[in-house]
Amino acid sequence: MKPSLPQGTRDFAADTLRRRRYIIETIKSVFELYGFEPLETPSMENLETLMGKYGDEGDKLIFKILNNGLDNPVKRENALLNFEQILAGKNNKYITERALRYDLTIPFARYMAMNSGKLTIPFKRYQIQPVWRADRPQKGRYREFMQCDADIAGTYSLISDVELAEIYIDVFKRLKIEVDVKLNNRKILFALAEVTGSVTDINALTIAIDKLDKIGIKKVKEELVSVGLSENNISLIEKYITIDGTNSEKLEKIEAIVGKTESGKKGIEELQFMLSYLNNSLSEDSKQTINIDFTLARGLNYYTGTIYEVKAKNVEMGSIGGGGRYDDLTGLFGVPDMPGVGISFGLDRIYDVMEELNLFPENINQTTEILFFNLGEKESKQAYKLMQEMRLNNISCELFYENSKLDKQFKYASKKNIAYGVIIGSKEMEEKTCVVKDLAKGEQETIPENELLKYFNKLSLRF
RNA sequence: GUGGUUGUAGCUCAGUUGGUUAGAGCAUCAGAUUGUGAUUCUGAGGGUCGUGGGUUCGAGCCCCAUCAUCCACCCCA
Repeated sequence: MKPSLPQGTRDFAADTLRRRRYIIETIKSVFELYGFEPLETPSMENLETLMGKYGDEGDKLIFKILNNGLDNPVKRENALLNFEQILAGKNNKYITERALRYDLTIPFARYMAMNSGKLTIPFKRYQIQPVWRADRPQKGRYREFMQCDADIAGTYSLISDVELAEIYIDVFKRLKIEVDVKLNNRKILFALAEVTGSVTDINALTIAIDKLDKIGIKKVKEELVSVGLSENNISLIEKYITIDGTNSEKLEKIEAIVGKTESGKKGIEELQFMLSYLNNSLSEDSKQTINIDFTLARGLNYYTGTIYEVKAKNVEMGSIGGGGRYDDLTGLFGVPDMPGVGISFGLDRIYDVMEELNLFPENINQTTEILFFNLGEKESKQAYKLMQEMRLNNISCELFYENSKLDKQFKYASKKNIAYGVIIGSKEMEEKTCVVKDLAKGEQETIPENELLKYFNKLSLRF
């Protein structure tokens, strides 16, 4: 058979992997700086844990796992019967009862619900693991991709919302990616739905609004008409989505539209709170990256307060991060009163952005430091002994396995980006010396073999 | 789920209105080169042209199907 990969999945070779790890390490170190603890959950969850949490579209994109043992002849009749339900678009636990995780937030909520008694509240966890979605792949979209989440559960304090915004700024500053961190509050969107009398179909409203920068105001209005909104309400919505100015100007202007409703008032207060903290602590530069955007909606229907979305500047790419506050996440699992707020980094898209903008540091592909050349049986034995001495002292090195022509060994070294070559031939064996060659400069010197370690220790001080 | 793009050597791609034995560059291997490389020169290997059907005297090229790919929409990281 011809080997191939499932659609939307990838192998990662050394170069790619080192770069991915660089991003992950950066994110991880910032998470830990803010006091988050690591968590990992299984790749698969019970299907019923996931179903209904991501909306109708989301449910369709969950990868389901076929039950084992369906070929058992005793169960044949039953399996055939139950399969009818699958064909009708319904889930059936006799056919499939497990699924690959779709995101990290719901597994986290499940974990919280199962362990709420044992955990120190507020509980701050981070989780960096792959997730799977049965989407059609395209630019910046994969079927298996890595999410890096940080959530704070068990507090209504908006300081936690502020911290998460800071984490976004902090991480992307370290990665040298220029970004736009968009903020909004679901309560303001609820208020708009209330004021315009579209409470029953808040989803249609937010979806239409969310498309503004993509399809333009005219098309958005057309969509609103088709949803059945009146002329008056549409012009109100138009006023809403065209609000501009600085962040504080935007908050003033929104007051006139939704300020009279309870929900609107609360949403504005919350955003004001966050801005006051952020304006107090952020540098002038960083303040520019925070942008209130009332058209930001976000699809996941469990968000209730703050919502975040991060987009990279100077590059065509979907959002590279998103999140929000959910005031009742574990309620679905029988544990009430557990508020939380979380963010997610999309590693794969961050990688694509950095690749496109050439933002990876040069020295990221560090590898073996020394290659010991193989010049024969006796010589390689001596080289091997010296090499082990280097390895005991944490110097990364390799011995070329075959006694091949020197140019082949040199080529191997340059391909692997190895900094130094150590050459021990019959002459050196006799003299108890070795030749150390700086492969980048092409310069070499002969030193006594018992001083080799000292030589490299001295060199490593330069790095 | 809907629409489109592309599929030829390990990689990047040429291939004329359908016509002899399907090409190039890079990479690989061997030699010139004996213990000092990334230059040069010479040579070699490597392809059922994504797969399966069809039209034709004849198909890499035309038709149908299918798979894969990338992109857009939907939705999303």
